[in-house]
Order: sequence, then C-alpha cells, then structure tokens
Amino acid sequence: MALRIYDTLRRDKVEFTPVNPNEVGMYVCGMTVQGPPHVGHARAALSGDVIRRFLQSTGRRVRYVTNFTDVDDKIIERAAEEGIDFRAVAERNIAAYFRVSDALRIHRADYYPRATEHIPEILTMIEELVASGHAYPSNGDVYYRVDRFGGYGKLSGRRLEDMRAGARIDPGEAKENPLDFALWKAAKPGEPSWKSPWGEGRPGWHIECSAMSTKYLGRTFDLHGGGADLIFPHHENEIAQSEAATGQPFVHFWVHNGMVNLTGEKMSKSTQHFFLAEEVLSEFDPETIRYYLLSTHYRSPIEFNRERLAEAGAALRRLKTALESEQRVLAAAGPVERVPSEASRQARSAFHEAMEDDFNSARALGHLFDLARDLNRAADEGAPAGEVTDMAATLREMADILGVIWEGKGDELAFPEEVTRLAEAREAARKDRNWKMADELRQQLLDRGVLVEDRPGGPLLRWKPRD
RNA sequence: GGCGCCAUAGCCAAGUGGUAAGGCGACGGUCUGCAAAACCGUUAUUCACCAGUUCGAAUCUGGUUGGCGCCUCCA
Repeated sequence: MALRIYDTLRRDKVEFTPVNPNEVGMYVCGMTVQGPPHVGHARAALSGDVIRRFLQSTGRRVRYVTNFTDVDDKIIERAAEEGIDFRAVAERNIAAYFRVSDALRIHRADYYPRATEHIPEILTMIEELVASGHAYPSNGDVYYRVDRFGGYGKLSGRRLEDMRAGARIDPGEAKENPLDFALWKAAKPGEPSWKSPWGEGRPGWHIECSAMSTKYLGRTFDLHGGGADLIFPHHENEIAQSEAATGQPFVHFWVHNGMVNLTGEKMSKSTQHFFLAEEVLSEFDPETIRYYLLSTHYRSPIEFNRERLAEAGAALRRLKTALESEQRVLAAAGPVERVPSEASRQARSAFHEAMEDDFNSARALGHLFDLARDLNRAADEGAPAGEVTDMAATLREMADILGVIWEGKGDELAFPEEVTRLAEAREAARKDRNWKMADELRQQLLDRGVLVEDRPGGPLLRWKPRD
C-alpha cells in the first residue's frame, strides 16, 4: 500500500509522491491574530500536526510552516478600541495560540512567518504581478485581475460568470471587475503602513501566504492545509497569485479539515465561551480534547460539546488502563526483552494501512483499542511477559504517532499526605475485615477526588478524572 | 440562485462493489468482602426513503426527504 491523500483540487484521493524525495514541504494556514484561538484553530493545527507526525513516522523529512497574519482590518480596529498598538494585539493572540498548541502537544513548526516581517517579499511578488499584467494599481491600492488568470475558480469549483451575480463593490474601491481582490491596500490616516511603489499601505489578506510559502518551501510544494472555509476565497486567491507570479504549479495536495460545530448546545454566551480553546482547556484534559478531535476523520465536520468530550475521556482511559496491565506483569516478572507478538504485528500493519488512507486517524484509533484488548487479555491469561511488553510498546508507538495517551504526567503519583494516611487506614480496616470502616474511608478518599482500586498487588490510588 | 458535503445501533464513529471496525452507554457472566479495572457474552439480518445497474450495493446511478458548509471576515 502506498500513501494516498485526498486533494481538494482534484476532488479525489491520489497517491502521494513528493516534489523533492528528501523533504516534504508543508504549509498550514495559521490564524489571523485578531482574537484568541478557538477550537476550530486548534483542529486545523492538530490535523496538520498528525499529518506531519505520520509522514515523519514513515521516515520522511518534513519542512513545516505555519503563518500568522498579524495585520488586518480587525486587528487594527481592535487596537484602536483599546488604544494600543496593533502589534500588541497580534502579540497577545500569538502567545495564546502557542499556549493552546503546546497544551495539545502540537509540535512546533519549523517556521512561523508573519506578514509584517515579509513586506519586501510581498512587494516583490505584487510587482511581478503588476509587471505581467495580472494586477493593476488603482488609487494607491493594487488589485489582482481575476480575468487574467485562466485557472481562477479551479479549487473551489466556481466559474467567474456564476460569481459575478453576487459580487459587490465597496464604496471607494476602484476595481475593474467586482471580483478582483486587493493585493495591497492604501493606508488610511493613522493606520499602520509600509512604503511601496504605490504609496503607503499594507498587504491584502491573501498575498502574504503566497509570498511566504514560496519563500520557505519553494515555488511548488507538497501539502497546503487549512480549514475548509479557506477554500474560497483565500486558497483560490493564493493559487491565482502564486501561479501567475511563478508560472509553476503552486501546490500538489490541498488538504482541508472540516469545520468544528457547536451543536447540541444552544448558542449562548456560555457556549461561545466554550468555543474558545483556552476555555475548553480549562474544563477538560488537553489529552482528551486531542483524542476527541482525532476520533473523527479530519475532513469530516465534528460536533463539539461536553457530552462528546466526556465520552472521549472514558475511551481514552481504557487505553491508558491497558498500559497499566503491562506494569502489573512487569512488576511480577522483572525486566524482560521484547518478544514480537502476532497481535502487535497485526495492529501495527492495520494502523499503518488506516493512516496511509488519507490519514484516517479514526480508523487507526480503532486498532489501538483492538491491541489494548489483546494486551489486557495476554496479561490476564499469563502470556509471556516479553510479549506483553511488546504489545504495550507497540501500543505506545502507535499512540505517539497520533500524539494520544500521555503517560507520566507526574500528577498521578503525587498525593497529599492526608490521602496516603486515609488509604493506609483503609488497608488496615480491610485487614481486620472491617468492611464498613473500609468503605467509609473509601468514600472519604473519593470526597478528596481520589479513587481506590483494590488490585492483586495492593490498592491503587488514582485521581478521579475531571471529565 | 451557484458550488459542495453529509444521512450507518440508544449516542459517537469507521467502512466507496463481496456480505456491518472501534468507542461510550446498557444488560448478563467471571473475578472481588463490596466495588473498580480487566476479560467473556448480548446490544444494526441492516446502513434516511424510492427506483435502477450488478451474480452481488451501506458502498455505483437517478430521484425524494432531511441536515450542513461555502459563495462577505472566518481554521
């Protein structure tokens, strides 16, 4: 089997062959930092992260770029409202983005280019487009001449004639065609601006992605990702800009993730709040959120609400518990060598096949559960410790590709002295067969958020899961 | 109006021609002082509906109904 990826442009899964066999180039649209990141941003970043992790797990090197659009109307508006510099607004939201992406263990990109740091590259590209007739200056703005690019509409499946009807022109815009879009916007008084051949101004929304992706990944690169809502106009315009400027195909595979919907709960102040990534992070384990987001294929829309998240937490716990089976076996058997097991071999192969089929993490997760069951059973039935270890190791390897099952977070074992004392008292009561007292102490522990499981090797304490 | 997507068990979710993964939940059993966890078993003869193609369809085609996204800023 070979890796097949669904390409939005071709509307089909196509076998992946890299532009450069030594390194895969990948660009994922980050956010316009006009506000704090929401769950949708998290999903886009996470989808890209898993694609990257899987590619790397197959031995491919990946050059990964995620941008920040750090100047736009809303950022400027926001800054004016608060009476601060627009950079402060951008900086604040970029910091929040990193808090969220780090919490979800999204690997850092190789580059995080920002629009304001690439004005020269942007100006160069616009000048090329003007020189070739693909763009034209008008009253200090520069517009892209949509008619001039034959492929316009190919990504989103639109035809210029169809779009014309709904188009409108804002007052003050001097466009030849209502569908032309701004590459450069003349600055209004008081707005942040940069010098250009057409006067003081700032870049339009789409041009920076064309300029920056080309700078870091070349004129043609492998994968370009982002939310499905970016297909039009953002990505359509990127294609128009880049291919007109370079004369080369822009991107081999367009990978778009589905939207996150907030259904099941009525739209209200609190649900809107819940949509903010950091709000959700304050309520659920990041591990659970990550697992949940990956339990649906990345291209499908996903509903986001507390019930689903709670279920995800329960499912994830099952996986983590399976890993504890190994510890139980190892505690009895001592250190052992890995002995390849049939269960591992099968799981690994099925997992790989699922991921090669357009990064089907949902299907791949199913194989994690299959292996978890095999592992539990092997441990229960007293299978050779070497095989049990092999299964656990395989489970970890697969989980690491998806970035789920976080072990050793350090908080599992740290219990206040009071808790330890209660647990000891309960053990003493159990030895005396004073079940009433033992159960009472168990309840007291639970009141402090600690669960007790009486296992063969002694009681196991664990924090009651939050979700 | 234009472009596109989706309808699979109580809930979530895989499955794109060969006879329905996985998870949550529920029920029964083993184990346990009791639990928990784990394991075993049960929980869709059927994939919104109607036609059609085929030896064979959840999977392909046409239609119907019901959701949804984009077409303006959106991950």
